[in-house]
Amino acid sequence: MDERQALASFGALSQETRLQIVRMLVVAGPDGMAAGTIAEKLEVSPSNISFHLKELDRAGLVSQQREARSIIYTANFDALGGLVRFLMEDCCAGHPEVCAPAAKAAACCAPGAEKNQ
Amino acid sequence: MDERQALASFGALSQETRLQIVRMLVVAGPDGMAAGTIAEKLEVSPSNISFHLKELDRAGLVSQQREARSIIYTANFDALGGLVRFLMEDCCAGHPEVCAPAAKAAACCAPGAEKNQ
DNA sequence: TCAACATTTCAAGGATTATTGAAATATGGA
DNA sequence: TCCATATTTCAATAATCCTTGAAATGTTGA
Repeated sequence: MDERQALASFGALSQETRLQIVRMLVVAGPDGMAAGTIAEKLEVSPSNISFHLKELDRAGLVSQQREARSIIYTANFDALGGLVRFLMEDCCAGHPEVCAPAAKAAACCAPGAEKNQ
Repeated sequence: MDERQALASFGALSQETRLQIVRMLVVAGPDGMAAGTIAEKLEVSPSNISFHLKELDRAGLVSQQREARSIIYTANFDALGGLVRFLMEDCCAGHPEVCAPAAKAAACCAPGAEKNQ
């Protein structure tokens, strides 16, 4: 993840509908959701949801795949992980003691973690 | 961190100058940097850096404090940690297996970690 | 008090981004 | 083939955000 990608990702996540789409797709997991289903749940018009999905796609945060008449969108977990890492890498290098709490918060679902924080 | 705050944070980080400011302040650590120093390093005009610092402040990502003639800005590590956590909390609840790699990446400076990834 | 410094505020303009509805594309079934 | 479904594309408008330079604010030392 370079600065360019991070900027695109942050920009994509800075819009309410798009942030809700991403969170919904994260919860949906690898099965993803059809564009129409997303539009219905968020009560947004088809053309508007399409606009935002395209934006998320350009940022690399979602992937798409046609399945019969529907187009299924899934969250790109690698990209989200890369973004988290990007947010933290400078403080790793410079002041680990000061960002350790942030890292701990992020570790809530790391291998071995028992509880959500 | 609620959705409203997350949107403001992502919006704040989605602009090149502001992202660079935050990364610079993270590296600078608790000592922070004066507005003028930031402007100089990033080769941005005083009024422009002021505009972006205000935006970061509104999003809660930086704090400010006057010191003699200068105003010292510091990164708000709690807010950054909160943002990381916000990004991950849904996948903790739903699909931990799928976002574990992201959590692992974020753990690079957690207590006990030896190396930057 | 005055001058220099550090930063912010303000208004104007330019640039980017979001929303809308209508038309286009692609798919599957009768 | 024809129709209904699912989604995207397009053009126009509206809304938001960024940049600029000039003027204002607050601070320090002579």
